[in-house]
Amino acid sequence: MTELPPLPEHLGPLNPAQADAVRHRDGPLLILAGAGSGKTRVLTRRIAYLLETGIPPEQVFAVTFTNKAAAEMKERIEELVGPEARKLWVSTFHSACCRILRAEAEALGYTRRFAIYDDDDQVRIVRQLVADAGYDPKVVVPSAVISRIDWFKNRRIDLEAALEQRRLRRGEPLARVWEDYETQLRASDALDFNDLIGKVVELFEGHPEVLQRYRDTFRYVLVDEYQDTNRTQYTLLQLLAAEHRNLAVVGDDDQSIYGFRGADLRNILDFERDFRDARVVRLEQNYRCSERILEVANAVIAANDGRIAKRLFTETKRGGSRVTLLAHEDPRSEARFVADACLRLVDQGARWSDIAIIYRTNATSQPFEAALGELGVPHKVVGGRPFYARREVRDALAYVRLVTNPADDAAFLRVVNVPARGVGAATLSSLRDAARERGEPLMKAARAVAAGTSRAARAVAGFLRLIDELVEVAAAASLPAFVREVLERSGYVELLRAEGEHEGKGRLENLEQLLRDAATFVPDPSAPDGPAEVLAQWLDRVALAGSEEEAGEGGSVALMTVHNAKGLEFPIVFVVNMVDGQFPHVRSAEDPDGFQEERRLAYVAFTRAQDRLFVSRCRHRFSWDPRGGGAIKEPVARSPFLDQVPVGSCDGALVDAREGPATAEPRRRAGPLPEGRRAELRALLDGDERPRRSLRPSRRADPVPEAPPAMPAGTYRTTTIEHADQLGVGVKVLHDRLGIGTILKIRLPTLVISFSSGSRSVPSHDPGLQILKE
DNA sequence: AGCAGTGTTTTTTTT
DNA sequence: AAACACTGCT
Repeated sequence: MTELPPLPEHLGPLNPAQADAVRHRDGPLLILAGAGSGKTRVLTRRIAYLLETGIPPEQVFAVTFTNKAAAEMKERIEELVGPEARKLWVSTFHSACCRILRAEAEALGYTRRFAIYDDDDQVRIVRQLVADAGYDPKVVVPSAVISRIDWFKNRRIDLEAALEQRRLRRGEPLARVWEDYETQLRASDALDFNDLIGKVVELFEGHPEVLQRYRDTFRYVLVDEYQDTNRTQYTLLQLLAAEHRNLAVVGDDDQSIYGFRGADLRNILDFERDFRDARVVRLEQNYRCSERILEVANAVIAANDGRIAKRLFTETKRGGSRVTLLAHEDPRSEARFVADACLRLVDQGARWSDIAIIYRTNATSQPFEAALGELGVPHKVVGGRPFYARREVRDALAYVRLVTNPADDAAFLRVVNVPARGVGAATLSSLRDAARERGEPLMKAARAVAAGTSRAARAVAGFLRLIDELVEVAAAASLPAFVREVLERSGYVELLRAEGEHEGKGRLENLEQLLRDAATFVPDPSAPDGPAEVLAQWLDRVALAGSEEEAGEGGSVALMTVHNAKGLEFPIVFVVNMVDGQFPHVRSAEDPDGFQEERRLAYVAFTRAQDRLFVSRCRHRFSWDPRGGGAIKEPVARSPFLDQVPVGSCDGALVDAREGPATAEPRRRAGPLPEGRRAELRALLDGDERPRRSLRPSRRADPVPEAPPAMPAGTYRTTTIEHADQLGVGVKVLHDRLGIGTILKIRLPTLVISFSSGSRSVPSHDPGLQILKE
């Protein structure tokens, strides 16, 4: 832990810059805080100091970007000032806005029970609208439509404005679909994520008396990660702060990594122009990273232009061990190496929770999870939103949503026929027509249809009865009891039980977790009581945050994306899969802004490390041969960022990741980590600093490994099947339900196998599967 | 009409 | 791994 010594008082050992930032009271303040410069410390002290000087906690409005950061900040302030801290507004932009809208929704023509549509709901809605409008979804791609709509909303451009500014032509498919989308949301009493912010801006602009109320309430506004604000959020802040001007923002232009969400660097770059009298404080002393790590991170970010001049330095962590650059044959050997290294590091006294594995894209976690699991390394994939995004969880939640808000069409469409109850495509489409004609929610249209006697009408009636029952349960039962009833009465649990062991089991477990989550949910004590209220709050939490039990650190290695790692620090960090196309990602490579953002991502990733940093890449990746030849290995080039790393700060003892030409060259084949390299690894991690012969990277130092030993005859449990080496098209397998079959295709983790009963796709880790070899 | 089963395609990052 | 489109069966 690189903590400053504990403070006797609020203004204890802060460096002069930090103290300035804390002590500044009224008027605009810009804090430029480099990575690890004690930003959170300054923010929390500053709030504590404000309270100390007599500002009532209700008047302080602090916004962050993640729930984790908000929770941490609250906790740390509470440590400083005690339970008073609970009266502060410390939350994310989205939950703060959600809270405001729940109170003020009527002024905008929504009810207080408005639904929140996440991206999945958005895409479903748009897909329908595209089809209704008669466009080809391959041409007018729903997800692209959403991302363009979001693009506009992030920049505070609504449909009207977009048309006016000629950014959109009237009659263009996007314009048409966007309009339908807004109509649909309005009719469904629903807001999307961006609306949460945008509608508050609209509220403030259109209702001066409401704005005045909030200005009077929030006399001190603090914003964390200001470099990640978009134009809409910026406007919101300007509106709130225009009168009292007590706006304090903290940020680092080098850590702006949310461009895809509309983060606009101008917000921070122009702060001094927006507020001529702004006080500017620079926090450039880093207390987190060792000097060597800092050198590497600084070298990478130095290539960006248009930065606010600043250079991070350290006095407390001079020197440190060299940053280790590694090259591996393929993702599996990379993962194996990292897992091995974790074991070794823990042998040397590190705790599991000291270690983090950081990558650019979620998909990268997979081989690492497998390798860590194999070696028995406790690990946890942090973030993403694996849990609430599960289909079964979303289905269950859709029932809950529909009970809370009968106008929620997205929820209706999700569950009318899940489990199947006889409401098919044809019935549904007539329902939608009826609803659209009358501008009513689907539930209403369904009521009309249900009066009939046809088979379809009876099916719809059955569904309505179910929802009505659930509405009654909701009014009386506790939250967990209600959720349980939802699962039981909907027949969902039964459906999963029938689905068979493998599929259904994990899903059932997820639903149990959902129940546990409902059971442990603590409603806001300051909000009104009652089942409906608790239910609504729970839905907000679920929509805006992840599962809370995620935080249960315990003792495990953390795996996460760079975005999820922001704001965190670890003694030991592996930044993995530093391969061209992944990191920097291909999708950003084309435009210069995107590329610079990738560089900032690398900067963020590196600066998470306190004491040891490993950066690794591989030379090949697995991919799928489109001609059906099975899984193939493909050469990949190293990340260009590796070339900016200063040699003096690095240890290339294994095989330097910068070795070889930047464009990929074809290589032969994979194999286990050779014993020679294993020995090197051991020496390296055991802290043997003697120069080694192999220090100089050489192509010969990395010999072509031998082929993996041939599989002896016999049968194998499928834990072994995860290794593609042992699979091949044509290999015979035995499945305990489906019998003997032949592998047709390998698309890990899925196998397509031809059985006598026809071909099926089977997960490669299906425990009922064995390889037959003669 | 409804539905199960199969085959095809696809993801950068998150509130 | 999951969402869709397509097919053929009931």
